[in-house]
Amino acid sequence: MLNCITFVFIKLINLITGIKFSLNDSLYSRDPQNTELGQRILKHSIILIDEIGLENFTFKKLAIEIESTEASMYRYFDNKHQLLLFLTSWYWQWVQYLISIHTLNIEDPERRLQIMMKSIINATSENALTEYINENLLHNIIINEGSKAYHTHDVDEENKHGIFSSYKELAEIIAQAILAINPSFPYPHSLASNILEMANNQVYFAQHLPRLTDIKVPKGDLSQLETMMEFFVMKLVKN
Amino acid sequence: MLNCITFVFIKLINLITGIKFSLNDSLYSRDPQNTELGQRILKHSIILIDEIGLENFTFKKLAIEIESTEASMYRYFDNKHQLLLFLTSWYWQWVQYLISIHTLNIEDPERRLQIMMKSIINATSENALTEYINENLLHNIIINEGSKAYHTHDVDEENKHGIFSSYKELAEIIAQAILAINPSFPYPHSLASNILEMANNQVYFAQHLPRLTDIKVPKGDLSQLETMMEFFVMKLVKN
DNA sequence: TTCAGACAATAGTTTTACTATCACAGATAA
DNA sequence: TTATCTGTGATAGTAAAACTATTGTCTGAA
Repeated sequence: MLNCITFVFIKLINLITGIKFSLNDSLYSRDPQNTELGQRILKHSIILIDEIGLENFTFKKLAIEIESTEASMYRYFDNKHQLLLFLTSWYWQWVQYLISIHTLNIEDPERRLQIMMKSIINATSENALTEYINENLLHNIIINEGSKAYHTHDVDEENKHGIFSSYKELAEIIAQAILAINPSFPYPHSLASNILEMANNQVYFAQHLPRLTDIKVPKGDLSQLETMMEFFVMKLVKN
Repeated sequence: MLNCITFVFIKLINLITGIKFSLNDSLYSRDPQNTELGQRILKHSIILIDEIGLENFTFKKLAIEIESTEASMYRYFDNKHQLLLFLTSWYWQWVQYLISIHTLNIEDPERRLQIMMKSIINATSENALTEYINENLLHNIIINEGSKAYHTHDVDEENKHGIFSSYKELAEIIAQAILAINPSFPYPHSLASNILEMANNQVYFAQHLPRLTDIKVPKGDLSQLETMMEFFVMKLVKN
């Protein structure tokens, strides 16, 4: 009950202030959240990448889509990889935000981890935080292209600049939740990162390579994934 | 003892015949295993991708490296994505071959699964199968770039052509090994694919994003990963 | 000897990725 | 009021990557 009230309260604050995540400087050339064109770049890049895939996506096509120019895109992002880094970073910060709301006033450690996993798996926007980011499309992009963000020749350099901190922070939160259930669990970080990877991978497999999974995602219904993830994680963590 | 003899026997056969995996037609334009230039393309593309990363790799650079021309590269592969598909497919067929050798005459289901995981994790070439493929470098490429093979906009189309069958077959073998230990395990395929993904991911994390894992890979020593994977999988599978 | 077929080399075109420069509108200062 | 400064977007390029059409050469069978 209290939880529900707090939830509504936070939602109200968001609606009034208009949530804007503060992201690492290295994730953009000019912060796209601050200008109208920047927001249109975010909005339509998400739509376009979801539609044609990251490989086929170019700044030229994006510029045509939003009736601007290629060079203007480069004012905000050095290249499309930086744009992907921005989107993934925004996404994981958003998931972290969802988790923080959903676990408010939940005391039971086991229940907390369950809710975290549900938040990661569904990552649905009850009501949109921003006009310019479609969280559900962005979730698709993370499922399809997310791993490309850190599978790059410059990982170490990018990591030095804190590019992946929102992902690592989220992993740390999950790791702590695991330890809260079982303080002697020997691999909290590996399990945390595996939860994040597995949640997205298994959806991708169900959609495209069904022989690699046992779950189905009928019409986007992720309940089978929820059940499976809980089975895996709880069997591992609980003594 | 018998195992050891069979092992040596198989090795001898390999040395005499010179193992050549038969790969799906859609994985190349012209089979690179059949010509001298094709083999040089395989050899040096592995070296070059490992060195500069897939994004920076181009057919032009490869052509310069092997003192041939760009157009000649296109005779063998339509584009670099097809080359990656070829290399990953070859790799997983090779791992399947390693597993089949290492599990010969092993009866105990638990021991069989253990050996499979060790084979996947280490994937070392005791002695090279082919002159033109450096299996250890190829293993690095799979760790760094492997997931890009199937994270593409054309997955469904490529999957129809059987491009990913060697990966899916390997997953099936692991799934059967899981069921052999515990026939009532509810998610054998999801666990199998997760073993394959996790094994490579955790190495990558240990090397580049250490806060996402609890293991270390000192000087390429993968024993900590072996211990962890066995802990995870056996705790899940055994009743 | 010549002719077909397999293969590689040459020389392009198109597209992508990126950059240098220009134009303009609104805010500020003399 | 006018000069100028700053933030923004538009124009017009270049360089490299991705891909292709055509030509040249070598080999082995008739």
